[in-house]
Amino acid sequence: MAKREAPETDDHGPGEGPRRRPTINDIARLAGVSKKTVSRVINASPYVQKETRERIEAVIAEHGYAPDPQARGLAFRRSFLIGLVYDNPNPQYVVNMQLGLLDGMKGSGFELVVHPCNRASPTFLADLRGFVERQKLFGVVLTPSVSEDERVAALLADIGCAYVRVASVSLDAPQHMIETRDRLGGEAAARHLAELGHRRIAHISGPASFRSAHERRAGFEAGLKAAGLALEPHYAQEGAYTFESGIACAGELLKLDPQPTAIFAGNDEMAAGVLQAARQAGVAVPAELSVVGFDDFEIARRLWPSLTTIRTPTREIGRLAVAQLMGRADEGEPQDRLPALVVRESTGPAR
Amino acid sequence: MAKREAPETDDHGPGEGPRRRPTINDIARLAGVSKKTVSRVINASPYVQKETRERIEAVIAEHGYAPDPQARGLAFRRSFLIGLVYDNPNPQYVVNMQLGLLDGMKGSGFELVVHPCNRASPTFLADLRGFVERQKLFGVVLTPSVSEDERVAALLADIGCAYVRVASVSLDAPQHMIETRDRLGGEAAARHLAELGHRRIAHISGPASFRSAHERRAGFEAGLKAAGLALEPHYAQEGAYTFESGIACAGELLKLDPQPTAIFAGNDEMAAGVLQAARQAGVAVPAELSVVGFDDFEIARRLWPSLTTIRTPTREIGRLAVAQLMGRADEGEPQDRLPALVVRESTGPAR
DNA sequence: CTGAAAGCGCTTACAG
DNA sequence: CTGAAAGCGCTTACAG
Repeated sequence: MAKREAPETDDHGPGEGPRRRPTINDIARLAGVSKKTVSRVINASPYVQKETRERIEAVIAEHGYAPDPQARGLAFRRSFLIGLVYDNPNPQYVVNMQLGLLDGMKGSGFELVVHPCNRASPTFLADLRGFVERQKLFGVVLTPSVSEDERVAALLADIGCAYVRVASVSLDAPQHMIETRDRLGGEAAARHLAELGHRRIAHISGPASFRSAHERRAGFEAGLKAAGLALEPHYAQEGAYTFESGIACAGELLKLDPQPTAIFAGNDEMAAGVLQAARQAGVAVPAELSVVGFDDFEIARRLWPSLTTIRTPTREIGRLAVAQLMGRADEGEPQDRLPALVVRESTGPAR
Repeated sequence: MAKREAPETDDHGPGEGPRRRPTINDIARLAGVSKKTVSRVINASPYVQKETRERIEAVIAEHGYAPDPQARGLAFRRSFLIGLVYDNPNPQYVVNMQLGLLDGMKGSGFELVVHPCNRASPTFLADLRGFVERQKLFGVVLTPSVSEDERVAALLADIGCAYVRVASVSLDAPQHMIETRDRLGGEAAARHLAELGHRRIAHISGPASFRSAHERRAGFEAGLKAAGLALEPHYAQEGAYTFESGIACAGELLKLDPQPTAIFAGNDEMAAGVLQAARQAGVAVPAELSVVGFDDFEIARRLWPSLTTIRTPTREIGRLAVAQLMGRADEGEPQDRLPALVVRESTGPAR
């Protein structure tokens, strides 16, 4: 009892209104098989005869059939949506991460649903749970600092939602982790400043509540040590990863006697603050003070002098994170996913 | 034939694994009604007796029931997803717009799916159509410059997908438009510079292919005219809304004799380029040259001197756009959605 | 104002 | 290797 005709060919012009898209039943009828067999082809089941498969694939291609993700999701009890759960306020980071995730999802039929969150909210965990359960998300990608929250990982494991945590260091089983290895970036910053002949080197770290702050500092100290140097306690300040905290911390450092000749800031925002503080104190960059940031966000090229910094391949990391979430093999060049030094105008030889 | 028990209460601890969420059948049974009546309550149908409604609502609240958006979408032939289709490369704009859209969707059960696009791609329209049709999107929000593309509006109208276009000026029927009224921002910039006593005032516009470039310039010219001034042709440059084009155009303007004493750049990126060019040419800002931008992105406060600019309430605009898409009344204060002058350090009295 | 039947477009579980 | 039946959790169309 076919109540419906085969769909028309795809040549209707604009203005004819929406035409019904073909369904699995249409394809089954046109290919002369049951819809279960079409379903097997869609889901790449090995139990389909080669000729049958090819016939069905031809019909699918001819009619531009694409399975309805909602119907599939309802039957699968799982949607084809991937959630990005984040609380990093930097727009550049967020957008780069989104682009990377979309790169990795391209052509897969999955879509990206964004979910900024606030860990300080009393309803944070309940909201997140509602979001994931209601949408029956295929999986979730978490970025710092929410990726560092063990309650979130426990919640997702509890409700059986796949997840990948992007963090500066391993916090979970390998299949749940993408490590950005920020420590290497800190080392590179130290090596660069040491090679320029600096000896009085200061550091403004991010807040202690962020793993990346520890990692960047630990890498920096390791790099200094390898060069026979050390981070003196009075040259170490703890900031908040914000522009304002960069100004304040740099202000303190520039009051010291002797002044440091170089400052490594834990991110570009704070490095921008260091440049500001140096200007206010009448300290020339890079002639009297070298400055290194971390992130290589767009602002690094807009500042004056332009900022020497550590590039973090956020988009590439995003691509890898979804690939891992969808169970695909690790692609790409290993070195493309590591932090790397970018030398610009804010660093120079020590006087 | 109830194969399933009523769901347990919501007090299971972590580690017990996922518990089945209640369905419409559970609620119907517990409330002693048919599932159709529960459906009526969910969909706010008026044809439910007050007492029945209250009893059902109590059961829903008690069990934390939330209808499955996939099942609902399948039956409705429409999902509960809203797409953001954009090609503006500025991360700050994108993130602010996303936050605004999410503000407007909060508590509605809708989710935001992001879809960056490239109008230059040969498969652009086909990709967009596939995205919208496959996901059966509830609606789409378009931002500049893709919002200015009539082919996109025609496509969405053709396939019956609701859409709202965010643009600097009206391009479509009122229900499809959110106007950002950039012209008012241009006027404010002109008024500010005129009040500071500037007479030789230059403008670097965005590319002619963007409506906002025309609107900002037209507003600027109108503002100058109101002050008895005019934009001389040799003081008008066309940039590309990029940092590099700002440097290049400002370089040309600073070669002129007499030099302009003020430059209004069509966006903050180009204004950052103007500051850079002024530095290279040894022109002091604001002592010898006043600079005004447009957007008030984060960079405006990081530049030195910090940038006088026009704030565009992108997040608020996003909130209004979804409200309109979902058919809600226009909320919020009217003035909160208009561009407004923000005075910082890059402008001063004409010498 | 309320409900039983059929259906949205897929997949699972079972049978052959 | 293939298919008929039942089901995922909702809504529409029809009856009363």
